[in-house]
Amino acid sequence: MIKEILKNSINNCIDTLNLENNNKFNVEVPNNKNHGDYSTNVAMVLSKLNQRKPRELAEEIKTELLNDAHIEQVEIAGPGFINITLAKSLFQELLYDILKAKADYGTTQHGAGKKILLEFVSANPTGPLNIVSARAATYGDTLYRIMNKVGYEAKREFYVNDAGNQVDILAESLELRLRQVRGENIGEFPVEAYHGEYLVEMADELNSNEGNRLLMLPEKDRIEKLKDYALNSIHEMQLNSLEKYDVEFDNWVSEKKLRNQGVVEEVLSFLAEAECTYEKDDAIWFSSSKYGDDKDRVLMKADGSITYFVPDLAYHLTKYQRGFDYIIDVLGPDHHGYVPRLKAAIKALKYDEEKLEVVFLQQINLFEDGEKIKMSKRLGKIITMDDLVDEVGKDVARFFFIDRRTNAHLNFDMDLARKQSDENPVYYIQYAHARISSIIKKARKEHEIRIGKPSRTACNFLNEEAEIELMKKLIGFPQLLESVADTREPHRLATYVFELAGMFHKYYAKHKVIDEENIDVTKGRLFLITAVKNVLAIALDLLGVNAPDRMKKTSAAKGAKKKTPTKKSKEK
RNA sequence: GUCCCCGUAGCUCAGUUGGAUAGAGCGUUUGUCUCCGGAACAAAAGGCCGUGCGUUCAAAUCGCAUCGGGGAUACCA
Repeated sequence: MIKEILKNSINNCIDTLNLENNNKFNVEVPNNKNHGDYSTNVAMVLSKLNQRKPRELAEEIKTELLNDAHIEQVEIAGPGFINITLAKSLFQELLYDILKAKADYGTTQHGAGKKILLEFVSANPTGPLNIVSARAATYGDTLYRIMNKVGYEAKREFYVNDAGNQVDILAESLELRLRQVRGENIGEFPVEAYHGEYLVEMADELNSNEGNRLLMLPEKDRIEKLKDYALNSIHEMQLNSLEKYDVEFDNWVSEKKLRNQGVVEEVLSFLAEAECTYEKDDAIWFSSSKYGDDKDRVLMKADGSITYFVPDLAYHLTKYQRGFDYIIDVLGPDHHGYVPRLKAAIKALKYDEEKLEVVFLQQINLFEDGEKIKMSKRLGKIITMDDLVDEVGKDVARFFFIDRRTNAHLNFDMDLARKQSDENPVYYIQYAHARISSIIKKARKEHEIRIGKPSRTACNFLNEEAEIELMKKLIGFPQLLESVADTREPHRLATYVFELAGMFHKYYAKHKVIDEENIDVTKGRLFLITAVKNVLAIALDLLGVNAPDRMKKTSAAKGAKKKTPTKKSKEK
């Protein structure tokens, strides 16, 4: 917000000075405090265009800028940077605005109501959600929340591959388990079958209800029944896990239903009409290499069945038909070879392939006791999303997953996640929120200081450097959210909250909020920390993490308290 | 072979899309409590931003090359 205002006044300066302008300069917060509140490179960027020396240009712009009432000081440094120091009153004014906005702070119209479709998780309906899904759920849901906050109209969608080969295997696996439960000897459990314990439990339940009846049905009906049963139970399981994780979907799309609507035939004929299919080796191929893929792909196999690509393409066409401005797919790293053919088909069918964005989440390594935990799907030895949430809690899991860039591998340290102590960043942040609540409560109960409605004059008593720094951080929040939404990089919000919490803890250690001798300053400070609390709460909510007013005391925390003094006394 | 991602402090990672002296947390070392909750704070040590060349006023950031790590390359889904 401030950046925009400054950019405008700089543009005005350039106009009054009659200089050529290519609008390529930027305004930013310098990482060195001695360089002012904001800094711009205009003079350097425009020097060539105007055939002038950067520092000379800077001098002229400086004189113009000083006419602005909000600008207190302008300095020229280095090769031609213009460093701007703003008046404290401006920050105080903006703090007052944050207090008035309350929970709506950061809500903007930036996205202009553009429609966004986020597809994520879309795990196979053949078993419980695992930690890969947990990362995808965290990413998709957090991005969804942030995008809606800044004025986009985003929707969350889950695509269920409830048709095809794997589902047949699922039904067969369940039948084997059912026979096993009933005491039949089925021999070795097949390698390609699903080995997870959940199918045994499902078989148990099924047996006690309708086991006899089921096995008397003709094979075809029996498999269909088992399939439906398995799909429904697993869907319930997944829904349940997601609910515990505070992730909801606006829409579930079933592949089976799509197929029944005849979209498969439709897509095949569309592609044929576009003249990009051919027959070879008894199969039907899509000449995707003409549209940027490395090689051509099979649409219909020699045995007459279709490849998974066809219904998936059909599904993506429905996304286009539903009129979204951006279509975002969140996929695992093993799918990246798949995107070129999808985009190729979209291009071939004359849709705008630029609308489709794909975000890849890299793999996750779980670490325990410094060792990588090995997982094997075949042996049914996987760590599920439920295991993880039960173990470390939703707040910690979500924060750990969102904290990293998407295209980096994620090392998840179980030991650190389990620790309810100072090493765990989640508690550090939550503690900042709880601490503020506690101070406000104390001011009210023990000192009878109530701040009531936001007061502009109270903000005038905030002049300490640390206070101005905090205000600056808070003021940057809306812009951060917009940038996070546009770059699809929610991890930056996690970094932001952590930094804000840190700034607060430092401020707290240095400056006392409550001072009965000086009620004016006390009120100003109470307003400031209220604003910090507000932003922490908004940010944590966007991350799907709780913002508690009180921390639960744990043995780990109590232990930490005694640690330092005893260390010292032992030494001496 | 081809394609994609990653190489930043001992470890795990940021780095505001090209800015000034590269930052956190953990770990290590040393400190701070008659304290508004110590799950906190202060300080020290720790770096050729994998390597080389290029682009320009300016490169951890962009381009090319190269080395190292991971992944993808089905008529599986």
